[in-house]
Amino acid sequence: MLSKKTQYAFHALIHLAENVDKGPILISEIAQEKNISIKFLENILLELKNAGILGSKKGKGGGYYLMRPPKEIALAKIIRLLDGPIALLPCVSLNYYERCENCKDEAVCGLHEVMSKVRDASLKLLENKTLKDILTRGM
Amino acid sequence: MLSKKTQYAFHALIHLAENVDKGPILISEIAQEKNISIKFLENILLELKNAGILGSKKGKGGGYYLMRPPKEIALAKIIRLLDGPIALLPCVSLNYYERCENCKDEAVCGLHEVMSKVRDASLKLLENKTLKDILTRGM
DNA sequence: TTATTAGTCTATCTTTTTTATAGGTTTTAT
DNA sequence: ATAAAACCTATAAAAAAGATAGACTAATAA
Repeated sequence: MLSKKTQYAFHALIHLAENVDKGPILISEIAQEKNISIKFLENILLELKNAGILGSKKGKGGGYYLMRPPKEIALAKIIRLLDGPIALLPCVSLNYYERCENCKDEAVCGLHEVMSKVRDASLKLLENKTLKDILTRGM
Repeated sequence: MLSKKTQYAFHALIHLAENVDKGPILISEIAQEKNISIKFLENILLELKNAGILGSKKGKGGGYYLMRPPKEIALAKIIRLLDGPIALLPCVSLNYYERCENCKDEAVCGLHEVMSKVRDASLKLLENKTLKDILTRGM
């Protein structure tokens, strides 16, 4: 399961994407609209900013905004940033690989093989689906 | 990511499946063979037994054994038992559903839609692949 | 130039989950 | 009877998740 952090991030990004034309959006507005603790959300948005996904403006009229169009922000990127690996096992992770300590040879491990397929199936969706694809339908 | 508990369970089940013809297998043998803490493994095997996946025999000549042939034990069942939901979000989980508290209407939530697809793609593999499919190749 | 607004930064705290261990109890074969 | 091996319950230690606090900095407007 994705952490609350990542779930909140998705909802916040959705709100930002649905309001791209309105300039910078307040943290407090997102928090209220999406029912998220404002202080927790603050940290999350900052992390997204430091990763280059969001930009921000301080002072009156300030807030957060997307650095790229929604269709260029893949869901996999957000998950990896805030939650780490998408794979179910460390030994099949592309970005956070760790050797399996319970099997003797990954090359002939059937678990490794099946979990690689699960990873590929998930990635096929998460790498190709973007913020644009998760906006509220009918808006 | 799957918890260590689930990872250990898979490796233990693989060992049991690869030795079905040898009668009950000792916890200590599995622990040693797979490099798992014996006491931790004890709890895991007990849980698998209480779920009807394993059987056991006490006393001398005792140990654990599979209750069904490896090809009848789906990977999804093990994961759900020890790790809970396979879905990435509570609101798209088939077995552990919880309403989303951050969006107003799941029916039009694009995140819900994409995550349902990810769940389906993973389940297609995890429900159909069994213990038999994860045995060490070439054995 | 001062007051206000709003993001930035760092630290801490609480709770929950995960991982692991300890030690006694029961069952069974010999 | 004895030894072997699973059973059971409790607890502890560590890590991660979730949340909060408060001082700081930058931008804007009056």
